[in-house]
Amino acid sequence: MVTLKDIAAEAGVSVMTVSRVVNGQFSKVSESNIKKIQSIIEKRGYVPSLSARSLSSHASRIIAVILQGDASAMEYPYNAVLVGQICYMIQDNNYSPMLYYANDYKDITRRLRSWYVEGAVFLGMFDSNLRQIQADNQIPLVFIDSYSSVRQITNVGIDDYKGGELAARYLIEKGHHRVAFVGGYSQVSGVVRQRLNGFRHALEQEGFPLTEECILSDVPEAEVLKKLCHGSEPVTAFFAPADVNALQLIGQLDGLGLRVPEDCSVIGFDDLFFAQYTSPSLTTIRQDIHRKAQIAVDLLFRHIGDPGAPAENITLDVQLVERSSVCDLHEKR
Amino acid sequence: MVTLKDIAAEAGVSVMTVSRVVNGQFSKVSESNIKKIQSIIEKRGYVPSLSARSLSSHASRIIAVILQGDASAMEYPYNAVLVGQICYMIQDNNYSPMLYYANDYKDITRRLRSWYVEGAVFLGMFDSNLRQIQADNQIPLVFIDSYSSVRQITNVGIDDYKGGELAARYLIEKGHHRVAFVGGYSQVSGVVRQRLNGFRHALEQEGFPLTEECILSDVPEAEVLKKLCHGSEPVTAFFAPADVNALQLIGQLDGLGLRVPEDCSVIGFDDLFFAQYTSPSLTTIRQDIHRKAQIAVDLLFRHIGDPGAPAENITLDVQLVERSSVCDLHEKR
DNA sequence: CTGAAAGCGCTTACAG
DNA sequence: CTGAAAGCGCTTACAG
Repeated sequence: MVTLKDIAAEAGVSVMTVSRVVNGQFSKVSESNIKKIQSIIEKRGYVPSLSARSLSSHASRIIAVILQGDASAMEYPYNAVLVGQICYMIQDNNYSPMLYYANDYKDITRRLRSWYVEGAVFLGMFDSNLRQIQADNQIPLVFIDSYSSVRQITNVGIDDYKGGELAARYLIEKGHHRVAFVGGYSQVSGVVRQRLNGFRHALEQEGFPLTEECILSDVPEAEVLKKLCHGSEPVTAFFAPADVNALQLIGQLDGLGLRVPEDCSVIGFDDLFFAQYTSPSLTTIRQDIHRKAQIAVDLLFRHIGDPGAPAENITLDVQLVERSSVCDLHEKR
Repeated sequence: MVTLKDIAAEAGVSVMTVSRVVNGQFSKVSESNIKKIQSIIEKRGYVPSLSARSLSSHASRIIAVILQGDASAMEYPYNAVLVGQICYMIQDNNYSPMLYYANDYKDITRRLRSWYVEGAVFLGMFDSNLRQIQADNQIPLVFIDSYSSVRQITNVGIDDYKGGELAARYLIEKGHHRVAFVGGYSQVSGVVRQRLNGFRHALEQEGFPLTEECILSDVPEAEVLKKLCHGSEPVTAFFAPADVNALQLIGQLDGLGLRVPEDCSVIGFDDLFFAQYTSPSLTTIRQDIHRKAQIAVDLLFRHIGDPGAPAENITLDVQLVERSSVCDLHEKR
């Protein structure tokens, strides 16, 4: 392995001079030495040891991307796109992304410390431990989709509440008065809760309050679904707070012989790439995942560059994308 | 920051004794010291510096996961699932995964060296530089889906050729005699080329050779598609060597007013999660991505544990999953 | 513009 | 079972 020392010896200078060239501090080295050293570096294929650099400077140029959950987290296209974009931009900034799956927040601290990690991006539901995570790790942290009550937090999210409202208003506009909410995690995930709140609130405002039995914590079993869609006051439309839920729901309805949107309408959330290809193509609330990633990484590097930068909580807008999974009941008559 | 030295001072022992406890070499330390040191470690929240460890032992416990392409590579669900699973299992083995996007193979060497990376998994088309990558990096390397001619290579792939054959035989069985292949990269990607070869070969065997104009390098424009599906000898079925291509193709056909499968059949490859939810649900060649990831990581750690382990090239099987995107022409009559 | 010295926090290799 | 010494490959901080 080629080291600074080797290059220094061959060039007949001290390691400090070589170190300066490697680090681009050209104003501190004579022109002739720069040339000579650069050519030796090139010739010998010198690659700086980042462990050594990290140890002596206490800066690793590593960013942790922390994903709540297990391997299945990346099968969710929303996370995949986000993580992919974030990691790419980290690399683009000449840092290295490390991917961590975490369930226990204590693991996080351990991992961040062990590598002198310089910053971290969090995806997932860390809300309840957020204050502790911040207290334990005095490095720039950026959260995505957090609804923690902690004020001093740098977060990028979307207007989930508005998304819920948009879905409700659209369904009502299309003549749906008895609707249901189908999606998990509303107890734990602030995101889902907000989408539900916005949905529920708009429905109330329009005079069609959401009853408790129409809030389903997950895509329901056939029995439950059947009862909902058939009774005397059948549900005519569903809001799924994620396109993947919408997809599963459509599959489930299909199994019961209920066609979407003829017999039953469905509206999703996210506008993942497959939404335009499903059957029927999915009417959904669109969010800009790439933009989210972009902003998260920008914020992170701003804070790395300026540790005194103020906490920022950025909320991106959402919009409804009309496709064909919602039936217009007015036209139907 | 708490160091070995701090713990040693508090325990009244040398750093070596603490180091042994931290590394679990309990047989070399007295029971009483183990207890005492462990409690101090716990109390002070000591976390070993992996940079320091890495520097002195030349082993980083980092595995690089190298993805060919740019950020969009992770939007492809196949890659997302694979990367997610691989990274998770790396972490499970007490290593840290670093994600690299690479286009130039020279970058790879640089990055691997700079962190004393202990092993790497490659996804994507590195075939033409594979020999050089192996020569430059004397650490365990596992490739996924490689079709390099290099013999000494540890690779996990699937029987792409057979997948192509299965698709061809199935289409013929359903009465499709004039079919087309629609998917990019067959010039560069061994995977796509093999799927095409298998497809083409089976068609020839059955007496329905694939003509050149029926091999499309990407989902074609409307004009081209129209001509194919209408002429005197219209194409009645398409084989897309990836579900995402199949999805796009269905969208494109839909735009031309051609319904799948009534007017035109489509068969995909991969069996990604959305395949059962598309419209129509997708008949496709299934591969086991999780298994692929599992085997890749197992092989990698076997080679890390035993540098003399022989190169292994593992080929997983594929099977056809019948859904509803292919029409049976016999029934139609 | 240049370099000698000390140190980052560990491990290796040895001696006892 | 324990520890003193040297070293991993850099950077920081200083002196000139």
